[in-house]
Amino acid sequence: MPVVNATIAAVLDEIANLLDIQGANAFRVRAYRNAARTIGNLGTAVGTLLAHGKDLTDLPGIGDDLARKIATIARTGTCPQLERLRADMPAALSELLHVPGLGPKRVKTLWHDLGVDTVEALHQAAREGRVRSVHGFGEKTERRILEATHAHLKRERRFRLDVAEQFVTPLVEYLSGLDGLDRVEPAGSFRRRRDTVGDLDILATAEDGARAIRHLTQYGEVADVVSAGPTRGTVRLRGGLQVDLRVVPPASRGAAMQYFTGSRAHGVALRRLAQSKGLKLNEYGVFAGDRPVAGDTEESVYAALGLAWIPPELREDRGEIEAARTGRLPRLVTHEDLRGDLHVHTKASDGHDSVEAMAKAAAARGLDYIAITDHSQRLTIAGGLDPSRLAKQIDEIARLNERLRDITVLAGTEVDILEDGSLDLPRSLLERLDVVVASVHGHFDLSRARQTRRILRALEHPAVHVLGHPTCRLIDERDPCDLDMQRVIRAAAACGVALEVNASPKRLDLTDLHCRMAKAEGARVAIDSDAHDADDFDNLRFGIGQARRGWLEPADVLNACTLGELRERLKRR
DNA sequence: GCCGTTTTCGGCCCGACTGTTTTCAGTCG
Repeated sequence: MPVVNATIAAVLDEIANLLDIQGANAFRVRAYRNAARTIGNLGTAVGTLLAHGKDLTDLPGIGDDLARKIATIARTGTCPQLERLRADMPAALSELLHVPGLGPKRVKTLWHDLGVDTVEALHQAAREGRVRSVHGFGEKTERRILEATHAHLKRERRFRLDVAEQFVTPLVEYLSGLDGLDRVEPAGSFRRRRDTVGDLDILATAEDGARAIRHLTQYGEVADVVSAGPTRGTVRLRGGLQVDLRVVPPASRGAAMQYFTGSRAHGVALRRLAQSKGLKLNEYGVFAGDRPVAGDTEESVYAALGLAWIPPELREDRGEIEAARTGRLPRLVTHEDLRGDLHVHTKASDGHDSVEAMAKAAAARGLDYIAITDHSQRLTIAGGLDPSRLAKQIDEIARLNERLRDITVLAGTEVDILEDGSLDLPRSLLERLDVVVASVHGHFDLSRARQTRRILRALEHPAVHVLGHPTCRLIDERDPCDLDMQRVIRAAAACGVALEVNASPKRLDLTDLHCRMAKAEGARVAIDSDAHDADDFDNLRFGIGQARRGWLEPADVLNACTLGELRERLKRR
């Protein structure tokens, strides 16, 4: 059973947490955390790297010691050091660090003085008023802990990007309504277009910060004010989303935008770079000694560090700083680059609009072509099309194209990949279609080996053009299928099949990291809406976000080419 | 624990806010 990178990262994180609570050297703790992050971001399984004789010490922040430990973890899923730590202290202490307001010092104190070693035990102690008796803890802290443990036990969740967006838009509008509060803009993971956001960071420019923060606390949706100072305020909205508003003077706007957009790892790397140049970088600007040298725009901040401006989606410390230094940043794909959409449903299966309505909606959004890809017969619950209904739809589309002016409709299907990897429609019919998207809609829990074999077989089918939502994850609802994505992506590249970035904000599948893997392997990607009604074409922006996070350029995206080029590419398959 | 066109030892990103202090530690982002 291969140990996946996420597990290795989790082990390293747990070691870091337990060392931290133990009071170990903070920089040693940081070394483990950095290593966890590096491994977690890796596109290739550590086991694979080792099998190819790669030296892990070539990775940043990993020396001889960590390389040895990581190899051990990759082999066994754990390592002696972690086992020793677990023998010395309750493993659940690590979990306590995830309770907001608790850091290593407090966790250690609570454990020593109260014997608290789980979130449940801490919640109980707070409820019984025992926490306030501990030195350094007071009534307020106890109340905070009570609330925080309660929320934690209820599992504080992250918010899907589209859900966060529903909060952002009216909030930004409300804040912008205050006189003297200018340029209210979201930063943080929302601006970086992560698939989910934990909380919302909003930046604004104002002379009177305290007044702006007060304005935030008076917002009608605020359930709870967490903190409120002169430059920064934190509130929790009804529904649980936490919002941070930071207010800066205009001269610091760019530096603050850079700072609060993150990611944390990107910021740390930038500040380190600044330091190496004898400069200091903080949210107010870039400074040589006390003298400000940049800060009013993000461009000026990056330029002061010898870097090109880096698009927010890339700011994860995954090589973008080196690329910006050497002029090798990608020209990321934009919404305007998309010429078409290759995955669209109609009311013939489980969509809500006609072929013509979908075509007109797509044309209104500037697309030149769409492929109608209704479900196939096996998906009875979605009204999947059998061969005769699909044949009729092909004719209907041909007739429609004679009337349409601004857009071309391609005939297609989203054909089911059956349990054994065969397809749900006969090859003769599939070969009549312009676009064949093949997707999994059942048997999600096959073993990794069987699931991978199943997908590889579908990829090898000569009629298939696109692998739809490759991992089948539903954010917050269904884990991705257990798949060897490296093999799937490599096979897609070899077969000339495009991998879909399904732009539905519930899916976002491929993920950003998989997009990056696809690019590395030379596989092409199709950014598709999977629209079920006319408004769903607007979801394409979410898919674009993931593609950009995965460093994709227009040439990497199948539906960024013209209709003529697309037809050529589909034929060559 | 990592790392080196200032270094193989001595550094390692930075500031805001809170609560419990009586001048600051802890936590967070």
